[in-house]
Amino acid sequence: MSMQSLYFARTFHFQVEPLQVELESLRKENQTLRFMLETMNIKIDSLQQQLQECKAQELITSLTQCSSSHEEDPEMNKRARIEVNPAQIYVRTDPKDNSLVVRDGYQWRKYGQKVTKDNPSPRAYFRCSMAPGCPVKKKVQRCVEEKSLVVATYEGEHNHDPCDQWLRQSLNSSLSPMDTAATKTQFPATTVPFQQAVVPLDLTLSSPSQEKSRPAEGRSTSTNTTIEQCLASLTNDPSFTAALATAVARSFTM
DNA sequence: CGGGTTTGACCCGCGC
DNA sequence: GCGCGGGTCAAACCCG
Repeated sequence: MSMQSLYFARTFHFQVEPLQVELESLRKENQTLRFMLETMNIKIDSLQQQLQECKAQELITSLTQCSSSHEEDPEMNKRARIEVNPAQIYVRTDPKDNSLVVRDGYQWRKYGQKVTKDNPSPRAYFRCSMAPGCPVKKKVQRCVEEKSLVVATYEGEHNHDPCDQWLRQSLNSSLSPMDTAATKTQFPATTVPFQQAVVPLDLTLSSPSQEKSRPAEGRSTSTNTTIEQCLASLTNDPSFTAALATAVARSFTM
C-alpha cells in the first residue's frame, strides 16, 4: 500500500465514520418521529370518532328525557316512551348507508327483514353464526327520529367468545375501528358501538398492555378536557410544531 | 360450490 | 273468528 492510499484510508476513517454515526442517529430520530406522526394520525381518527359518538349520546339522552317528561300522560306515554334497555345499543352510521350493519365483534347471518308499522326503515333480523347452536339473535333498525342512528336489540347470551381479531382491536383501543376485512365480520369503518366509544388519548407511545392496566373509571369524563389540554399544549409549542413539520417534510422525501 | 342475502309466504300471538 | 303486525322460514338468487 502506497503512502497516498494510506492517507486516503485514514482520511476516510476520520471523516466518514462520524458522518455515518450521525446518519444513523438521524435515521433513528426520523423513525421515532414517523412513529409519533402515525400515532398522532391514529389518535386524530379516534378523537373524531369519539366526538361523533358523544353527539349521538347527547341525542339519546335528550330523547330519554323527552320520553320521561310525558309520563303523566298515559296515552302519550304509550306512544312516545323510549325504552333504553341494557340489551340495546345505539350506533351512529352514515344515513346514506342502508346496510344496517352493527360491529360488535360477532359474526351474524341475516335471516329476515321486515318493514314495521311505526318505522319506515326496515328492521333486519340476524342470528349469530360464529358458533353452531349459538342462541343469540339481534334486531337492527334505524331510529325514526334520527336516521343516522341505528338501534340494535340483542336477545340471548353467546355460548362462545367474540372473534379474535375484534378482541385484539378492542384491546388496542388507541386504534380507530379499521376496516381490514380479514374476516367476514361486519366491520365497516363508519360505525362503532357505544361501549367502545371511549378512546384514551395517549401520546406517550405506550404499549396496549400498559394502556390496559390503567384504571378505566373516569376516563370518559376527563378525556375531553385532557384532549383539549394536550392539543393546546402541543399546538402552542413551537419546537413541537417545528419537529412535526420536519418529520412531515422528511417523510415526503423518503 | 358453499355460504350469505333477499324476499314473499307462512306462523302465531294479541286485541277487538 | 278475524284482522293485524311482528317474527321466522325457505326457495331463489348472488357472490367470491
